[in-house]
Amino acid sequence: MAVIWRGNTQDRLYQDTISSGGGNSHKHKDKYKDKEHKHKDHKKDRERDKSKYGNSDHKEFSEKKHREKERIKHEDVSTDRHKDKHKEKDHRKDEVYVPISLSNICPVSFSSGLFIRCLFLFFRTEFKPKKIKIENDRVDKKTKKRKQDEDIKPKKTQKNKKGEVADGKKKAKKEPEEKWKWWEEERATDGSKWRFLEHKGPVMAAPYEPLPSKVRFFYDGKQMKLGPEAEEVATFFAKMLDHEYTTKDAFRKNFFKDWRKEMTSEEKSKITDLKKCNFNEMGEYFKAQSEARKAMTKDDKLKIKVENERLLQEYGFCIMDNHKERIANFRIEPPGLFRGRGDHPKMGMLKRRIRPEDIIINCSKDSKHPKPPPGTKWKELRHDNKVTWLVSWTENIQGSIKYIMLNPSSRIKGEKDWQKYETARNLKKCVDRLRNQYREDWKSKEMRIRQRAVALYFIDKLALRAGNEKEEGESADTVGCCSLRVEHINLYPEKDGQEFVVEFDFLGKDSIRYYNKVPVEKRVFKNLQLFMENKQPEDDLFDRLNTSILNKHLQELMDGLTAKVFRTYNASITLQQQLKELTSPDENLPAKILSYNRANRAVAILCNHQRAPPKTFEKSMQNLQTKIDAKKDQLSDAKRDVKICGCDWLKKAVERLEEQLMKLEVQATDREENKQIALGTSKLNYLDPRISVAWCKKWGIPIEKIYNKTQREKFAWAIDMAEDDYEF
DNA sequence: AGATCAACTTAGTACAAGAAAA
DNA sequence: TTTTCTTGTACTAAGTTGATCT
Repeated sequence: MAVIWRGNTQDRLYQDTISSGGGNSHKHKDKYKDKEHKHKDHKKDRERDKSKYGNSDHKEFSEKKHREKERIKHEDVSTDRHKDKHKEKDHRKDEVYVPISLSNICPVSFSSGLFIRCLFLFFRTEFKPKKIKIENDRVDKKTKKRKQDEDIKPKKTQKNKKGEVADGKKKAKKEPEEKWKWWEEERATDGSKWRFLEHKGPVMAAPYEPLPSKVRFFYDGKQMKLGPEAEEVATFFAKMLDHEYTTKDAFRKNFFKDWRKEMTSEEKSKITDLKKCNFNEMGEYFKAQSEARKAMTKDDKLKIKVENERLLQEYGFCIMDNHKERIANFRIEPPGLFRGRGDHPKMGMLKRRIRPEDIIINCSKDSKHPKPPPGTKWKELRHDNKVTWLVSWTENIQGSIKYIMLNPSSRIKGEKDWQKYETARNLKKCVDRLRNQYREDWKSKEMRIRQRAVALYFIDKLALRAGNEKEEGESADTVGCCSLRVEHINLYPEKDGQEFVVEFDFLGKDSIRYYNKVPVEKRVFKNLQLFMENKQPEDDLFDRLNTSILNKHLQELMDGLTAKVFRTYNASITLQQQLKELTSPDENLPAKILSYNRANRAVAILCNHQRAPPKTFEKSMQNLQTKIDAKKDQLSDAKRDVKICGCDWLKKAVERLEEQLMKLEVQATDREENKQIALGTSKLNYLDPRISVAWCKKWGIPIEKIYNKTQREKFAWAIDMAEDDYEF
C-alpha cells in the first residue's frame, strides 16, 4: 500500500525550512525532516499549469452593482411582507428528476489579476470597517485598532420607518403580540448578549420507576431481584436489546463496567458475566408498554398532549429583553447508555442522571429566579450576560458542558445566523484574491505555507471541514482537512482519463464517509507527493498545519474569516448559481420546486450531507415499482384498445396514463437519488435563506413550498427582508 | 506554544405526528 | 375507518472557534 504514496518520479522544486520563522514544528511531527529537492523538468510540466479551474462559470460577479443595491436595500427595509397563505397541495410527487453531475457544482473559479487587484483595493478601503459591532470589546482587547464606523445593521435600523415596529415590546407577557422584528433594531455593541433574562429553569428527567415485580431478570438461568440502582441501568440495556449496539464488544464492555458500579456489593459479586444476563422479560415489557401507548384511546392521547403543552408553556419559554422567546431544549437529558456515532470507544457507558446539584442556572439578577425542585439546590446561580445559555451542566462521558439555549427563531440565534451569512458574503467579495494568494503559496519555499495553501484549496474546492485534532481513544477516529492522514488519500498521476487525480477516502464528522476522486492542479499534486514523502500511512498529511494556524492566517486575510466560512460561502453561492441555471421561466410550479430541490441537492452533495437510507426504503421503492408496473399494464391495455377502436376518448386516456406513468417513474428516480442524501442540514445551516426567499418571490412560489413552519420561523428575518433581486 | 476549556454551530437519527392510501 | 407512508420535531452527539491556562 504505502508504495503508492511514495512515488519515485517526483520533480520537486522544494527547499524547506530556510526560515520557518515562527517555529511551527509540532510535537510529534518533526520526524520527517524536510529535504532538498531539485526540479527535474517533466514533459507535462507546463501544460497543466494553466489552471484547470478557470473553466468554471461563475466568474462574473457584477460586484459593484450588487453592493450598491444591497446598500440601498439595507437602508430601506421594506416592511410589506408576503402573507400568502397558499393552501396548495404538495406537489412533490410531480417532480421531474434531472441528475446533477458533481462537476457542475465545483465552486471554485479564478479571474484575472486585474480584477483581483480591484477587489483587493476595495477590500483595503471598504472591507475592514465592516466589523460587526457586537465584537468591539474583543477587538479592543486585542488592541487591533479597528474603526467600526457605520455598520449596515444599525444603520438601517435608524431608517426603519413604516411605523409598525414591534409595539408589544414593552409588555412581552401580553400574548398575541405582533411578530417582533428584531432585525430592525439596534444591536448591542458591548459584547453583552442580553440585558434581562428570566426563565423557569429546566424540566428534570422523570424519576426512575421500578419495574413491576412480575418482570424478572435472570442471571445464569436463575431469577434475581435487582436493587433499584442496578435495575435502572439494566433497563437501559434491555430497551436496546434489538439494537445492534448491544452486540458490539465495546458497547457491552463499557456497559458492563459502568453497570457494575451501580450494583450493591452482593450483586457485584454474583453478576460477573454479561453473557449470563437475561434481560428478555424487561425488553418484552418495554415493547409491550410502547405498544400499549400506541393503542391508547384518543382521549388518553389527548391528555398526554395537553400535559406536554402545559409543560411547554410553563418551561418552554423565557423572557429575554422584554420578549418572550422559545427555548430549544428545556428538558434535562435523561440518563441512559451513551450512544456514540461510528466506532466510538465510549459507546455503552452510563450517562448518569443529572441532579439539580449538577446544574448551573444563568439569568438576570433582577429576574424571578427558577426554583430548584423541593429539597434540592442548584449547583450555582449566575448572572452572566456575556453568554446566551440559560442552564448548563457537565456531562459525565466526555466531561463536556451541555447547555439549554434558545430556539433558532429567537433574536439571539437569528442575529448570529444573519451575521454568519454576511461574513460569507464578505468572503465572496475577496475570494478571488484569496484564491490567487493560495495558488501563489503552493510555490512557497516554506513547507508550512505550502501545506496551509493546499489545505485551504481543499477546504475551498471540496468544502471540507477544518479538522481539529482529537484526543485518541476519547472519540471515534474521524478527520477533517487539517487532520487528514496519508492513509486518507491516494494519488493517481492518471486515472480514468484524467490527470493528477486525488482520491479521498476518510470518515468525517459523525463518522460519515467522505469518498471523492478529484482532479487537481499539477502543483497541488506535486505538493501532496512531497507532503507524503517518507511518511507512514498513519502520519499526518499536513504535519505543519493545524486549525489554529490556518484560522489565524485566514483572519489576517479577511476580518471574521475562518475555515468554516468557506463551507457557508460555497454552499450558498452554489445554490444561487444552480437556481439560476436550473430554473426555467416557463416551467410550472412543481417543476420549479423540483429545480429548487435539485439545487439544494447539489449543495448537499458538495457538503457530503448523507443519511442512512430510510428503513422502509426498499419496501417503499418496491411499492412504487408495483405501481409503475400496474400503470404500464394499464397503458398497454389502453393502447391496444385504441388500436381496436381508435376513438378520441381512448386516445385521451392513453395520454393521461402516459403522463401518470412518467410522473411515477420520475418520482422513483428522484427518490432513489435522494436515498442517501440529506437536504435538511444544508437548508438549515448553510444556505443563505435570502437566496431562497428571493427565488420564491421572483417566480411567485409560495414560501411554504420551500420552508415548513419551523423553518419559516427560523428564517423570519430573511423572509421579511429579502426582495426578489437579492444577490448573495 | 500547546493543552484545555467554554460556548456555540452543525449533524444524523429515532420516533411522533400527520397525511395519504386502502 | 384503519393502515401505511412521509414529514416534522426532539434529541443529543460531534464538530468549530476563540479564550484562557500552563
